Amino acid sequence: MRIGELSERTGTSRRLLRYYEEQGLIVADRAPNGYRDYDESNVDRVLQIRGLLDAGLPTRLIKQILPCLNKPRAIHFEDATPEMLATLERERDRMTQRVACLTRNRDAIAEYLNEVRATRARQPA
DNA sequence: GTTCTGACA
DNA sequence: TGTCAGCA
Repeated sequence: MRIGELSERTGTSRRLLRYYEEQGLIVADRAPNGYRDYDESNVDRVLQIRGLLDAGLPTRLIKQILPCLNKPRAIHFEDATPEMLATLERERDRMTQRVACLTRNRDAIAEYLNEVRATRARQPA
């Protein structure tokens, strides 16, 4: 598929897809006319990338761990350098903090919503 | 009409 | 990231 279709199917702008490729996050074949040619696997891959990006991971790191997160893990044990493991541990902790923060905010909003509804139930407009 | 690269904000 | 230019 061409970039337009991948863009629609992943909800990612064409600009960003080209950027991801530039950063080595995804690979694309080239059609005779120079157009990028993507295969199905890229749909999932892009979605995976977006998820990690949303989680706050830098593209730099995503490039390193993407292959470890997908295919059979055991095969990538050699890639697990002490530095990378340390980096991943830091990222894991950051994610934990974000989860806690999101949970607090979600609960605060939920509580507000409940109070508003309860009040309206007692005092109908 | 769609995509490409490079560049600027 | 969006957008614009100038091509193919």
